Amino acid sequence: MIASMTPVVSGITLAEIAALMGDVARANILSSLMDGRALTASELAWHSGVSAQTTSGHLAKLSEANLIAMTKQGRHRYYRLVSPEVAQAIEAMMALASFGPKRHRPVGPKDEALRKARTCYDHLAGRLGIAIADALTSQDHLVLSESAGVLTSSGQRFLCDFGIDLEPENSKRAVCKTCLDWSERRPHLAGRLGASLCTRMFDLAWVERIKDSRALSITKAGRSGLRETFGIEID
Amino acid sequence: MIASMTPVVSGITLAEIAALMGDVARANILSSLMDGRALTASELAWHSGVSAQTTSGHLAKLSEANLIAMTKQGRHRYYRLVSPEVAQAIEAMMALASFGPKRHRPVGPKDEALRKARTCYDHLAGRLGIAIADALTSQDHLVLSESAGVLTSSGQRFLCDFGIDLEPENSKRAVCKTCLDWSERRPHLAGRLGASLCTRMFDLAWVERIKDSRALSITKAGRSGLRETFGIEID
DNA sequence: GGAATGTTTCGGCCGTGGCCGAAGTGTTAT
DNA sequence: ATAACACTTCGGCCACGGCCGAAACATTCC
Repeated sequence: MIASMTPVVSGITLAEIAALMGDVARANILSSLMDGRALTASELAWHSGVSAQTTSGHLAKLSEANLIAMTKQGRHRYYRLVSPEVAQAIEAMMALASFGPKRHRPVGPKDEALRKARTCYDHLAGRLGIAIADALTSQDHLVLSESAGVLTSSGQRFLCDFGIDLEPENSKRAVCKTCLDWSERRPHLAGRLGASLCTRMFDLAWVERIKDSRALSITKAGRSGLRETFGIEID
Repeated sequence: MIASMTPVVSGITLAEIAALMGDVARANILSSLMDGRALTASELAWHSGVSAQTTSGHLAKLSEANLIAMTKQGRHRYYRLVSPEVAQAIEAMMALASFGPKRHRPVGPKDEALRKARTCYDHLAGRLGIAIADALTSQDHLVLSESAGVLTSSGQRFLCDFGIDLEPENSKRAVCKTCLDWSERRPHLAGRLGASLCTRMFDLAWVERIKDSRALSITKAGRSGLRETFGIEID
């Protein structure tokens, strides 16, 4: 058995990235950025659970590895996830984490809010996200094959009526990606479509953020709008 | 600014999983299992680059977290990834890793072989995997929307002719998922479809494993078969 | 200007966790 | 039976990396 020479090259950098996410403070930072918003260093320090100095160090490492990006604004520095791909990788890890060994994690009321409706980077997730994806597919507006989707022409009209225009944007970003829902364990809508739906619901004030959380609350207007437009009811 | 009480709960277990992948030895272990085969503890020790005792410890941790599974066979113990989801999460991390800061990683000839054709858990990846996905879509056998796909009826016939039967299997596994190709940075075919294509190509001896690697070499028969059946040519 | 706030850098402490040698368990071979 | 092999457990060493206090740097406010 030959024993010299390093065997796998690609494993090394995999380990570097994973190790970066593998620290509790850094994982908290990344989790709190999962809703796509940009947060200041001190807000992140609060979320991470360690001091500002320590957080600063973590942020430097995450930036160095190109997982997060920073914009200066006055005396604040805003950090955000660098791309949807990063969010997707994190969500994929969370999906693995929630299974794990059989020991049940205690679930609090805060957790329940997250399961009901939340943002995942820039789109909707939780029961709300799933319900919307289901509604679009069952009305033949979308063909959704377990892990991705294609808009039908009726779907394009439907979205247009709903106030979403997917055409103009010249971005390279895909129209319809899917993302495995961490709590429901089924795919919800991501990509430009997912992001537009999310934005539109905020614009219509159908949903609003719950303070200091990725969780969303569905407003009275949202409840009736969702029923009338999508025919769905979130418990 | 309130400073007590632990903020994010979900981050904790995320960190645990990530930390597990964040050790070089363990990352090497996982990488070497990425082709879907089951390897013995000593083979994994060799791949991981550390002693057998240490490897044993790592394997215990990975098992505990339900990332890998073990089957006893005589005096050997075979370890394998526990599910395609695990493989997908790892591949997602690799995709992030390959970007990173601008410093180019030196690419050897071994790397080139991986880029050309390799297995990703139980399906094909690299230029070969991408070419097949492209061929199927451009011949209207598949609607592939950037991150997932649906087989058309002509696609079903095509696959049937090619010797693949997707019906009988009663597994819950999705027919057509996609997986972001680490080297090509575009989606290739996974799911039952991806797995069947891969198996069939091995059966036809169109591809064969390159020793001690996830890389595949394309045989003479494979070269002509791919040209005639799929109309593709891998450089 | 000086004070207040936001953020990073430096230095040193300390614990977690990876590592190996040695020894123990289980299986196959002769 | 004895030996060889495959793998795991135990014990102790050691270093990497996370943590904070103190201090420096940056920006805004008055």
